[in-house]
Amino acid sequence: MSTENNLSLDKTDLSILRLMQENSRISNVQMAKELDMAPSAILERVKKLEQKNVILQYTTRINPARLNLKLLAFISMKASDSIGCSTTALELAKIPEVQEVHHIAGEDCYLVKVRTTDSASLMALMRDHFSKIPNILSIRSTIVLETVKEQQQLVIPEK
Amino acid sequence: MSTENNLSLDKTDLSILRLMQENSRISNVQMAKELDMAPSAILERVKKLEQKNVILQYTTRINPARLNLKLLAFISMKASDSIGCSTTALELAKIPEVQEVHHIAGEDCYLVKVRTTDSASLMALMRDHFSKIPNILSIRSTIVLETVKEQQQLVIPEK
DNA sequence: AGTATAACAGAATAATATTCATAAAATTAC
DNA sequence: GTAATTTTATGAATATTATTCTGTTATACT
Repeated sequence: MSTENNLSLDKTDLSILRLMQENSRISNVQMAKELDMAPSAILERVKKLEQKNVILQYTTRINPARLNLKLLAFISMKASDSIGCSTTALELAKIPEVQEVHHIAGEDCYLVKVRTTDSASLMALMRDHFSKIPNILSIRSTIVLETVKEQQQLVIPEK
Repeated sequence: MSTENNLSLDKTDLSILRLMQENSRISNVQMAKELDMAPSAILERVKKLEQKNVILQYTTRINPARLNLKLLAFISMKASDSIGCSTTALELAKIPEVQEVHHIAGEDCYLVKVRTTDSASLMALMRDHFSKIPNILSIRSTIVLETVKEQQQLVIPEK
């Protein structure tokens, strides 16, 4: 017997992921045509990819400028967290304007990506939220002047 | 007469965006129920949001680890581009493993986010691609040890 | 080889997307 | 303010698609 979930992805899975990463609203019929399979087979695989946590979310990329989210910043911060357990990062992750929190190698402990309306709202965010988080020793923020590329698309191997 | 496309988003548009950002595969029927409207009206608005370039893409978030993409790095680089026109950034943007390219304020000119299989493949990428791009003066790469949060979701205002 | 398991195809059905004609609402012009 | 124009909405009809299910084939395991 084997209760273990099969974690390996075959060529077909990768093709499905490639198509859905490019357009999550593609129909099973369309994918079936491209992969020369039956729609029902595609559906079955997609559901498994969801269950296996390979597919995390179907999301919509929205133009930030159209929502008046004109400011993007990267913030490096040192924290006095005990090694391993990082409550600071978890606190930061709770803030909706915080898009990313990475624990990085080197002197600065965390790299945080934040998107807000403008610099005033960034300041407000720092005052109202960041300053309330204990253990933060220092902050250095870097403002993005222009974004040339921004996507999460992964490079999916052929096989 | 007014041929100009209306750029403003009303409360309903924002609600649709909120729902679709959370789940791009939500049906028009479901949205119609939640917003107390007819499915056909939802569809019409969605199409307009696509045309108006508010909606950029429907995409699928995939677990990077399941594709063996274990390495995430941020790379700061100085370039000798002439002010304004940045061919370096455009070259960087062409590389699939490069997820983000930002022109940042301060000493370092660009901040680049890269995802690869491992440190060896990052080195290969730098050797095969970065080094071929002219104008790059210096590079400083920062390896991510752990990602606590990573999403592109925008904070969509109520109104 | 034989059994168990997983993956697929194809048909039937359920649900959804899409179109369209019409009505209501909002906007604009005068 | 009112008429004309445009925008947005509804609801029904139709086209597509999703989903389920059954039987079959392929695969893995012993």
